[in-house]
Amino acid sequence: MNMVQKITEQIREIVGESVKGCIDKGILNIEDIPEIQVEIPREREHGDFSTNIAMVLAKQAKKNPVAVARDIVENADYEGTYVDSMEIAGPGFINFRLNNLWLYKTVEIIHNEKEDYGRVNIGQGKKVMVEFVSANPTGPMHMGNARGAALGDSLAAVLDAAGYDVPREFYINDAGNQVEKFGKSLEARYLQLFGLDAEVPEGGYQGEDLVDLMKELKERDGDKYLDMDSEERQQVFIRYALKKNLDKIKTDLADFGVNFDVWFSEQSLYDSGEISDTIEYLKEKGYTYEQEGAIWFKASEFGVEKDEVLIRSNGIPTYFAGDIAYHRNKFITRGYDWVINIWGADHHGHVPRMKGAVEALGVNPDRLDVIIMQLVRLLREGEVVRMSKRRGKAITLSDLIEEVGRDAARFFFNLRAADTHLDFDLDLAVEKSSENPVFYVQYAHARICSILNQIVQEGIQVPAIDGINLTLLKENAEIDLMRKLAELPEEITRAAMTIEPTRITRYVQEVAALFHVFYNTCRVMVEDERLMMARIALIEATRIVIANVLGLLSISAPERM
RNA sequence: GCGCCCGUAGCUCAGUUGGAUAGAGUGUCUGACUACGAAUCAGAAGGUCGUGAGUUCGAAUCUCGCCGGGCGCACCA
Repeated sequence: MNMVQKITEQIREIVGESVKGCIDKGILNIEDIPEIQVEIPREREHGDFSTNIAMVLAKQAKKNPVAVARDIVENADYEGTYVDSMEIAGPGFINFRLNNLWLYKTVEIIHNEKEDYGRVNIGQGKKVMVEFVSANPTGPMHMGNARGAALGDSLAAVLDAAGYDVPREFYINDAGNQVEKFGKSLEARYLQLFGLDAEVPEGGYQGEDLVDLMKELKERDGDKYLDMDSEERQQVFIRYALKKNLDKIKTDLADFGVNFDVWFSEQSLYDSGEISDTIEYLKEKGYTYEQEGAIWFKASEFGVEKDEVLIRSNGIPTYFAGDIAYHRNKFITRGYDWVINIWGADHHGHVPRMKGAVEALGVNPDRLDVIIMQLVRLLREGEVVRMSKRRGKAITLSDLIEEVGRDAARFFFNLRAADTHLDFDLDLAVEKSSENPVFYVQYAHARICSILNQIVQEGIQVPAIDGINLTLLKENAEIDLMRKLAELPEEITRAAMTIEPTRITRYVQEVAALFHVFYNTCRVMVEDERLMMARIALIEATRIVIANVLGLLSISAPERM
């Protein structure tokens, strides 16, 4: 159950009935009542909840907002609800003051729901796929992939908590042009190991990791590929290296707390014939044409600036063709209602044509959301570190985990919305100082555990929640904390609806802050045993909330630090 | 040139879809441990919300112009 939601509905009911009453009595002249917006004001003096409905209705009613608010308040009946009083403030806000019962009820709910507290069911089991990372298996993952991994995984967790059925999917780009270049680069490195004259081709992969891969292969198989046909040899190298890299990607992501349900191979779309089927489908629909030996998709018929090539004049399909087939597979073959992709900002130009293609497949493009993630800029000693995979020498995800740890890295990436340009200061992140906000939150959790441990140590018996008198919690610090705890289900709802998981990171920081304030003003282990029990119940509820949110972010909630 | 993203305190960023006196963290300064963890708390200082207009009861938020930064605009992925 969700107390904020419940009270919001109660207030809508109270206000709605009052407005209807006013209309019937001829006090207000209103045709249709718009949706009544209820919010929790920032300032405490503005009550527990408020609505701006009077200001919204003022124009229609041809009255000034304060007068409308007065009519609504005078005709409102809130007997038997959580509302204690209503007052008019500022330019026409109606503020509601509530009986604290809703807060005590919240603590009780948290105790009863435990790790499920915060879960809501706006998704109603609807299937939504989140595709993210999808790093090229031609090398190690960079910071952009790391950010995508942290954001995508948290988004999936938030959607899951919001009642959606959410598989996580990784698209493996194991086909096409770049893989071919990868093969040529590997071949050159292999030949070099035997002192033969070979060079990594123009635009190939220069990274040292390719040398290491070929060294391993040489150790295993020796010179057996020297006499092999070049084409065949490259295929062997590609298979070997892709497997190695992909295994590394899998273990790195697992170390990062990210586990995919499906690893979807681009190559499989060729093997199954889905790419040719998809192109055939588009042809039949008349969405293609041939020009200069290439097959083009009429993207311009779907509001895109220009048309796009599907099959090059050399007969090889483009990446885009593969991506269309992939999305056809997602929406039609597998029947997803909703698909979310997380892409780097350097792919944003791809969004309109992808949506256009989806529409061409007969699928409403609104069912596809693409989150464009701004690129990560690495700073070291105040200098920007360039990260080109081609030239090698980039900070990889495994470097990052090793240096700053999973918790700090995941928290850091989830601190900023996807559309902000993120500066990742390595010196600061490496430093395990109190400046890192993840410690602030974890410390709150550890502090609570420490108190709870002490309670156990001293053999203090704590009754079940319904045996505790929560109404003794009256201090401002206690009230503020409970109000914040009550907001978790709403916070998850909002994070899911706006597909912005970073909201919950900020939320959990606020919870931690309010707990620290509480800790400094109220003692838990006090003489008055009834009060002590109430406070134990409150900190346990706080601990549950912090642990639940950190769980969504795959960050540990330590009992001591 | 065209398109997308961003511009809020010295720095890093929030700002509940148009609401009340624009908020945190960090940094600077001043205080609080002989009771549950000082990785904490309390207080002070810090603002032309890039800029100019427009929309209205009301704009950091919406519209348009301009300035600055990032990223795209391939028969690459």
